[in-house]
Amino acid sequence: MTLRWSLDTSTETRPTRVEVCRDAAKIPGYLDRAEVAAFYDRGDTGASMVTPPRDAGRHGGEITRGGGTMGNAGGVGAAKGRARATDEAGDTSAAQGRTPAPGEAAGTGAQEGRSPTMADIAAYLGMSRQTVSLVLGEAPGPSAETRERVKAAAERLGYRPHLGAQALRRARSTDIGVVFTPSHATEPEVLDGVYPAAAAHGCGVIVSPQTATRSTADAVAELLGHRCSAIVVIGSDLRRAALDDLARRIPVPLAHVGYGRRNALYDVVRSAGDTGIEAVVDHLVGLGHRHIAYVHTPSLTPTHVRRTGYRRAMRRHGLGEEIVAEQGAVAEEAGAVAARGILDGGRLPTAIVAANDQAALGVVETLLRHGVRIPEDVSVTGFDDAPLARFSFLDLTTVNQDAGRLGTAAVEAVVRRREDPGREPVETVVPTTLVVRGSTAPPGPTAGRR
Amino acid sequence: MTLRWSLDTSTETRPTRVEVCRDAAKIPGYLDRAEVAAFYDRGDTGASMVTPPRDAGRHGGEITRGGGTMGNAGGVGAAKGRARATDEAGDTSAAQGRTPAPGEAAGTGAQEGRSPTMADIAAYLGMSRQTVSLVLGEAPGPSAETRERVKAAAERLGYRPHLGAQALRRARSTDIGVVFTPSHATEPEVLDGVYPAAAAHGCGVIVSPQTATRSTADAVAELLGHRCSAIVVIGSDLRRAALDDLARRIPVPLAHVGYGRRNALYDVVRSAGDTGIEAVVDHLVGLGHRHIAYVHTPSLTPTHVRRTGYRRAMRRHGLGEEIVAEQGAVAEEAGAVAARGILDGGRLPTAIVAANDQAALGVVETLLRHGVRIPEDVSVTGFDDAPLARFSFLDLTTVNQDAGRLGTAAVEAVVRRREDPGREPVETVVPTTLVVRGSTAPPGPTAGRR
DNA sequence: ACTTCGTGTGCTCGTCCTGAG
DNA sequence: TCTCAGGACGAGCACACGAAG
Repeated sequence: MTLRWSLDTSTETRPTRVEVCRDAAKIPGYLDRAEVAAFYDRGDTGASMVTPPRDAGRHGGEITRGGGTMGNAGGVGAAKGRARATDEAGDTSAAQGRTPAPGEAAGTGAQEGRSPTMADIAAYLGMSRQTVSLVLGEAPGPSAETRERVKAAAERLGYRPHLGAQALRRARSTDIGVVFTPSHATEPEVLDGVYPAAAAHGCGVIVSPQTATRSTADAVAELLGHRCSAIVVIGSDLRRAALDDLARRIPVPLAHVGYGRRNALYDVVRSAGDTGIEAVVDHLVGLGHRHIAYVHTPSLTPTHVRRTGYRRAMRRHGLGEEIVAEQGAVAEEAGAVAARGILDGGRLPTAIVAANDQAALGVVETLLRHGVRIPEDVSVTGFDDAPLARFSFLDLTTVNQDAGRLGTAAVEAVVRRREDPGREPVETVVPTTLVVRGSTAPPGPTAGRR
Repeated sequence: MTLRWSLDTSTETRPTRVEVCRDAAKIPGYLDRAEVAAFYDRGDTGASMVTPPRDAGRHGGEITRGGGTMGNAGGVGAAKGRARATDEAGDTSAAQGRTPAPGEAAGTGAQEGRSPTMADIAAYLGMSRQTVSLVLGEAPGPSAETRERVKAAAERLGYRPHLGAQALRRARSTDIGVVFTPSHATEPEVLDGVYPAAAAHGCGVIVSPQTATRSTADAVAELLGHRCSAIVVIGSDLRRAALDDLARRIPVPLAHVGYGRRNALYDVVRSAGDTGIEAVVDHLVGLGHRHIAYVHTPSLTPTHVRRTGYRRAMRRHGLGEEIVAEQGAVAEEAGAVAARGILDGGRLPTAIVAANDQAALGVVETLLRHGVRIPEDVSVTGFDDAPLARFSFLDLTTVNQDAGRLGTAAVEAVVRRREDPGREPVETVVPTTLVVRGSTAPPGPTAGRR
């Protein structure tokens, strides 16, 4: 009957619109330093609470939009505010004249704050819980008509299976836990591969981010708390020894996406970085390049296998290697430093192969600032086919990793091992594709000169 | 007694190391086209399975490392492999001489495939489940000695609370659900703020990514399945109307981080983008700039409020506005297009304020390619203080968003509303900081010329 | 009396809460 | 002041039941 989450505005509190700029207290119309301090009750620590003061509204009126569905006892008008016609609208104006009609989730029997359960559906339809369970679990048994009725009722009542209860009842939930580092470029696309693959096996997915303040171990611990039946680690900052330890300690199969070698503890899924870079070198040699330098980023583990590809290809073509290795966790910076080193080193190569797109960006930027034209003077390539490689101003020849397939392969690997625990972990190498764009060209007449 | 996840290598399957490059079949030593096809049983579709063939090992030996802890019946030697001394080692060598001693999780009473429960701990110690529950729940009652014993036993047995069971037992789990888009620059840092804030309230966090194949609605549905007590949406591609709908439909408080205005349906947490940009303009004016252009990216909703800041500041300084708006979801590209427009437009401004760091990158790159020096000829600024702003080759003056505090504030907002459902949603504006770097300088003698 | 189909009963998963000893 | 017995949360599984063929 009523929305379960009540929002009636009977209280008097009308939180105020507050705007603060930390270091611009002199801007007229804004809070001064003392008010800023009061605004943040516990000072400047990250985890502190941000409490709006009772009434600091000195600029602009409050913007109050109607609560919609329910009584709205306090009489706060639906469109009282909108004092400032600022320009951040941009939204479709479809919802403007919207009537305050409730959503379709009109309650029909569900109790107050509780989500409806299978028992609620059963009671609503006058049948048993088990029949409902069979229908929603897609199990054979119930008649077509019963199925229809149950599904309609579930929809109508806004039923959602309680994932916690499911995990509890099934000895171990079928879910697959995924640890990933949200700041890395290719990992979101890997996730895109994980979800459909898991769904194809009837598994759910629980994601646990590894961030600056949350180690991989923390993330895995949480996943185990959800009783995941398998764990996929994407990327991660762990070194081999730590990953081995982790795999040994946890009671479910583990797969690692990104790098690593075949081993007895966990599955490994990675791109064919070596052959990818080989294809790059072949491409450059085909254009006529002979002096090809490689920018290596040793701190990024997945790039080691790429260097192998560079070496192999150069040897195969009978060309001399020139590897510039730059430490530093940030690839762009490493690329920039490497490029400066190359510029200082006298004779310029006609092509520079970077271990990834980020490093290539650093290389390109640095060369540009020194008046080197790309690709007329120097061809530059990357690896990853990250979004930035596609920008018109970079237009980077690079190697596309099939990120989605990395995710899929990882799921396949752990599911196989979950179903057959005796099975040995495998290494899956996913092929890559050379993507030729505008940053490579045959060496021009001025190429290699300074 | 034994590891729960058995890994004895008694089978004969020795999966093979396989390397494939999709479009480089001519590289000697690698699989040819036909083999590639066989390698991928279901062709080239993204979700297909990757199955290693039984024996394709024609190059390099298998790398087999000992399984460690358990019997290793098949007699596969611990260091038999390592055929190719490739160079991707890089790991700490600490684990090399590791003895195969089992991890500390030696079973003491836990059954086969099951994780230990409170009842297991109780049985192990000869006490009741409830006492264990009280200790692990940090509830008053049990004596110090009992606490000690229980905690030691929990540690020893490798106990982890069953999050699903907790969620089931507590009417509604205390967890906070977070929807986020892993590809966006600032969102990982927002997550860093969410975790400690939730922990401070004794809440867990469940994360649900919104990706190319998974809508915000999907992500929220999953979180509701976990019976989260509140939901925080970071960024998201939803327009205002869709967000309103979402907030109306779900039975728990919702907060949105990124943009939006105060409203009756959900909490809004955003940076003070307007005052942030005002500080940028003040900084530039202080350096002596008078002709300051603004690059606007209308498709990115959070930037609208920033444009307001630009306008306000320019008006305050009595300067004329010059706004270049570029559609296009990719900010870098929009920046590049805007810069080309500015270059074509005749007189160059002495400073360009971009709506975000990505757009600034596009501006800088494009200017550089046209021989414009930064900051000598044109100063450029961004917004976000993304990692790229710190690169030596960009060294971008920008505005730092306190991403962690955005996350914290969102948690505070929904927790407040969860505990007091009658409360009205608030808008929290988190202050920003101007970060001056090398991309801004007083206008030089050649500034503004072409 | 035998399947086959559709449905209902009872118990269990791990945790936490009420109340009693 | 400390400890514990019993039960519930939501879903799923094994099984038993009644009605058709």
